[in-house]
Amino acid sequence: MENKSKPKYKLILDAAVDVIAENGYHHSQVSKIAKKAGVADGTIYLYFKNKEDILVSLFEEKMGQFVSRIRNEIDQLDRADEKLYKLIEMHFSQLAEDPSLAIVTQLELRQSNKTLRLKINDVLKGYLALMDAILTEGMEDGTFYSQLNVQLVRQVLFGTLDEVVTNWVMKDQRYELVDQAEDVHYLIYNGLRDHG
Amino acid sequence: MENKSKPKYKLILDAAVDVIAENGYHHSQVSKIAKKAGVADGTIYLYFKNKEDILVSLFEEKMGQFVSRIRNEIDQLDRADEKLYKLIEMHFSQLAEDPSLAIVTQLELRQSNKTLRLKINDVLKGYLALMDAILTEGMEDGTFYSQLNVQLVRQVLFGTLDEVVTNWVMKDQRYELVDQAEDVHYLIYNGLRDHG
Amino acid sequence: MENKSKPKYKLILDAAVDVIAENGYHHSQVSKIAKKAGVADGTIYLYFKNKEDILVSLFEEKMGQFVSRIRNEIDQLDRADEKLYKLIEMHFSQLAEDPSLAIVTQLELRQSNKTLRLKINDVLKGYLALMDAILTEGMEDGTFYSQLNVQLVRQVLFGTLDEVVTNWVMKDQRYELVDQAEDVHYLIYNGLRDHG
Amino acid sequence: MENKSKPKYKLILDAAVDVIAENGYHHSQVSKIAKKAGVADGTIYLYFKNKEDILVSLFEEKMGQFVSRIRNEIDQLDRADEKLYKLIEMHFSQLAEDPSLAIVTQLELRQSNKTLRLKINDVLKGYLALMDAILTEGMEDGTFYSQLNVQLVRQVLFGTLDEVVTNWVMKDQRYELVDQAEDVHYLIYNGLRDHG
DNA sequence: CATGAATGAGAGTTCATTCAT
DNA sequence: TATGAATGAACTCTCATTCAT
Repeated sequence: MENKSKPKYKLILDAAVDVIAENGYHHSQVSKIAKKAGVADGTIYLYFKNKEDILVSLFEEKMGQFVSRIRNEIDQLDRADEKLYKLIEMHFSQLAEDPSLAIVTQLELRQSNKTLRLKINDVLKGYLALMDAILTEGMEDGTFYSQLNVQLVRQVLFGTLDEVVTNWVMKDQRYELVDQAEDVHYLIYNGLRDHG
Repeated sequence: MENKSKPKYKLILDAAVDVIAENGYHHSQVSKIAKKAGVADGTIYLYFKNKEDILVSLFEEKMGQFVSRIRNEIDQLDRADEKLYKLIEMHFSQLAEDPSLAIVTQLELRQSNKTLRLKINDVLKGYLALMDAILTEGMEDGTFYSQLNVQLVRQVLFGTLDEVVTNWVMKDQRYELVDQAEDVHYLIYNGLRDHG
Repeated sequence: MENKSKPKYKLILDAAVDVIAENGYHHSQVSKIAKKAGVADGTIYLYFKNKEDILVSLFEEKMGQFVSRIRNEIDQLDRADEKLYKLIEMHFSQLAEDPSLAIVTQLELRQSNKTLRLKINDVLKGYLALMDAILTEGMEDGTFYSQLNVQLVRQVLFGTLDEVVTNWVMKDQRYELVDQAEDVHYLIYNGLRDHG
Repeated sequence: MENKSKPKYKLILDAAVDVIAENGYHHSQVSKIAKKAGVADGTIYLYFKNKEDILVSLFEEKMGQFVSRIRNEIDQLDRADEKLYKLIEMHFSQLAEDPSLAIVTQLELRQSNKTLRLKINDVLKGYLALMDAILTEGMEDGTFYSQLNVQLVRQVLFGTLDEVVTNWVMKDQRYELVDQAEDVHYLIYNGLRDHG
């Protein structure tokens, strides 16, 4: 479990993403990941407690980068609606740039059991907190409606992003995901109503 | 051995929902479902091709009712925004009334393999078409913005509903799901913007 | 088990030969035989004790006819070597005329367990006794060598006939089985030695 | 847990012969073979693709030895009739020395399905070719009748050997199988006719 | 006699994890 | 650290037979 900084640790995680994206969650045996990573089966267990730990670590690692990149960009913006747009755009662009990761997060990792999904939700909390911060900021400075139910809005936002990405993955990534960012932002921000 | 009056087909499907909700998808052996239904293991195979067929049938049966109930109510309404509200409200109320089904659809059935998920998506198409119809109607009569990207709005809507219900299930159904309907409808319809 | 003379009894046996010849022993379920015979599964058990009993009865019935036809022809002949020839020729011709039966006796019925094969051997005893009779007669009248080991010769004879027919079945009956009778008789009677 | 020196591959094959001879083909579960071999069930699958592969390998291994031993002895003889005698004698002696193997080859392996039987036939081809060679040689040097139908004679020979061994196995090996060699050779070579 | 819905025992195979080297 | 051979628990589906009608 220690030495997570050493190269083999990364090697195994990267192999895991590739193997799962290629073969699907249920056909991604530990031995397959070990082979892809170029290590022995037993070696896996020097770096990870068990198979589930590979997946959780994978998600932590990738999601950590995912969120911190978004946070960095957002910190340089002033207005809440711009921050919201940036979050949407980067959510899409980052997954579009790493299709294997997209397949793993949107499809394959959902086939895991309840325990694993709870741990994944823990990892997501940082992302959800970032959303909450943007919303609260916008409510305070008048960009957003001041009476919003933040928890609920965050569910609308996350549910939407998740569904849009999943659709794109299920449609075999045949269109430009990032092209959806503008429309999604418009919808979330303005709703369905005809403001004409 | 109870319920001798019910046809075995229904008996088995109901048992399947209960068993999966209680034990999780991966711990729901056919023998467990048979026992709960009060039939022999082999009897299952007189009514279903295999284990997956139980799940697909379950989803078809329950989702079929789910959608047709919503459609019936909506047909009696005139305005698109009312129809949208009714859809949201009934989406929530029907799952709130059948917590076992909610657990199965929101959590357990997602652990299945790609084949099964594709079949589930087929079943969902009827529901998505209903959403599209409401949106198109609203765009035509001026209730909704006439330039909406219907496919995308539907993803926002479905993604939102799905995420809100999943949150409620993951939080062990500790609050009234239907109470969210109004806020969700407001958000979808008006967006985040302060219209004040 | 009684009423073996009634038509349904025969109906089921004929169905069994067809089903086994067509599907192979291990894919010939009782229900398949029942369907082919045009009766309900349960009806089978009014005429036969169990599945094995169908097979034994089938073999008794068909083999009984097989042997008695040979015996009838042989009784009209005088010399032992002529009788031997007739037996060989009729062994071949009868199986050649009923290819389904040939498949069943040469290939499929051998996949059965030891118990069944012992019962089949019982049925064969009448045929072996007929062979013994021909051999003994020939030894006494000087047609055959008088010091023959009858039991062993019978094994040579039966083993040969069996192997020749099996070969013909395995080669998909692509040649005239009866054409082999003369050569087989010559070999058995004269051996390999060059008598020139 | 014994026999730690023997390679596991051989250990499993030997165990398979014993288990099948003792319990019959259809009652020889993989777990029974594993237990007898002193390995875990899963270990079987490190050395064999599946259960059928155990049987095919078993037959290949044992039959390969069987034939090559005969070939070695025959190569040291000159006359075709001596070679024929040696083949008969060794066919009997080798099976007599390994009664378990005799039971497996004569009775149990015949209960297998068509696929397996075809593979077994492939293995037998080498043996049949050896017979053909002896016959052809004898026909050329005048030991055997020069007009023999080789294919047919080989069927007489193999059918006879097979039947004689099967009889011996079915009679629970109560007599000396090798004692039959001389009479069998005499019959095949000289036929039934009284040459007196 | 005839039906056919219901029964339930039984077995091959995979794969996460261990541990002696 | 690293290896990889060995482990063994776990589960779906078939089909001969029964028996209430």
